[in-house]
Amino acid sequence: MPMQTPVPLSPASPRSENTSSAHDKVYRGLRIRIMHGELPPAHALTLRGIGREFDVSMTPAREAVQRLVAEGALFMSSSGRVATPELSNERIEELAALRALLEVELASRALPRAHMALIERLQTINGTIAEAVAHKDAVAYIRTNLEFHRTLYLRAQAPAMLAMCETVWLQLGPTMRALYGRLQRTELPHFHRAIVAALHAGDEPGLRLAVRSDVTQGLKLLAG
Amino acid sequence: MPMQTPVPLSPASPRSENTSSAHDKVYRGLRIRIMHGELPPAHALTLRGIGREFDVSMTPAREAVQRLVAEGALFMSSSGRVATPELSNERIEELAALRALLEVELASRALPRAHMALIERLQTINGTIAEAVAHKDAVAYIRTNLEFHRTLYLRAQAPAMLAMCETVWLQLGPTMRALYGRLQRTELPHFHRAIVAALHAGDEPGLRLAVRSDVTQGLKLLAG
DNA sequence: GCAGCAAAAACGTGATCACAAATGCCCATG
DNA sequence: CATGGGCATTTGTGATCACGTTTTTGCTGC
Repeated sequence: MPMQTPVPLSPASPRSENTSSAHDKVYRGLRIRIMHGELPPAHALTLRGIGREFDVSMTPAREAVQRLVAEGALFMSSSGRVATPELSNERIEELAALRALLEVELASRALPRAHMALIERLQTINGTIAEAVAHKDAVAYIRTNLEFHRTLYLRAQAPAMLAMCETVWLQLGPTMRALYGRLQRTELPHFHRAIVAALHAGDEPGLRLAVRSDVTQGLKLLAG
Repeated sequence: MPMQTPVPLSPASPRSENTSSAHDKVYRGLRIRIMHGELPPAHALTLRGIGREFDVSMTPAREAVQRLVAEGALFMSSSGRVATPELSNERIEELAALRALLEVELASRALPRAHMALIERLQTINGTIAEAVAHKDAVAYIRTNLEFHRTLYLRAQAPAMLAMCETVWLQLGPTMRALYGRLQRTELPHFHRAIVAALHAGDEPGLRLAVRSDVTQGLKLLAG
């Protein structure tokens, strides 16, 4: 049965709603998994495996992987194999410095725009983080922690800066998972309370210090 | 003539030396063209056109484009069409702030490692920039200007930071071309002399100010 | 029991094709 | 002469395939 046509298995997929393209679905799925620490460092991935998992062919999987490699979320060996990165200590320190640089600036820009509703929302997220800590759920901890930061930085009205920031988070995703595993019992993030307090007081130097401390805190002891 | 095999037109391409993959060749070629301002803003590209130009099929062209879109070097419309970005004034200001943030830090880190040979090399590059200005060669000007900055920042030993910096340059490439066209007669970059002087004197505050000024200078009047 | 080599399975790469949507063009109509 | 609708062309998307390379497996010999 020499079928000549490439047998369009799902041509009638109606692209029903705002469902974007297949490679975007794969990209977003992998990106969230990596950023939230669902994958350990040096975890290998294959194009065919990704395609099977997301029920697409190799082509969209390849595009998604290529994009993630470009963002530093995945590392590609010389033979083309891809895996989550296993960062050196120097790299971790550099990315932590980058986080400090970007996030201090973002927080500083968000400060004049921060009103009560935002602060209350941040406190709610802090509560959710405490729950994740209590349940020893690393992924939930990382996810809500990033949500805390992103909620604040969204007020900065600086999309390019926030995008760069998220790229750094993405690169640190697997490492943060390993970090959480190393110190399994974490205290609830008390620097987050300092951030909220500084926002409330309109204290910019205090905010900058609190953000810098929160960002540097965890990564320090991993690299040390 | 129902040829079943996809007729491997160039299967004997011996991947002769360290010639990397085809999509990497396309990626690097497009990246340099964009970063150096060879393409104006809102310049449309097609996958088949890229493939024709680089003598590859659509597949590597697509991967390269996807990567450049991920880095912000190209913009993809909802219909999948790609073009160089046409940045809004807010975006330009934000990217300029990002340049200032990153490059001041990189220069500061490079300062203690800067020795005489580096300073001499920077002065040589400055001479080449003056030539480009004299010849009214926008592409050469942008290229050598970026070479000046990269040469300095390489001493910072911070690859992740430098990579982010180059991503910003990439996003600004077409815009910088338009900027150069707008002010066709540019004075030679006197902030570069201030950078070299501060490096020579070991003056860190002066270096930070000079870099910030140099980076902000041109982009200010474009956005204003 | 272990080291090493060969066979085999799996992988990435790049090319081609079918299809749907979007773009552009041209002519007919007001 | 301007404008709108319909057709042809172009474009991106995703699937499949062949091929060379890499990785893993399994077996043999020491």
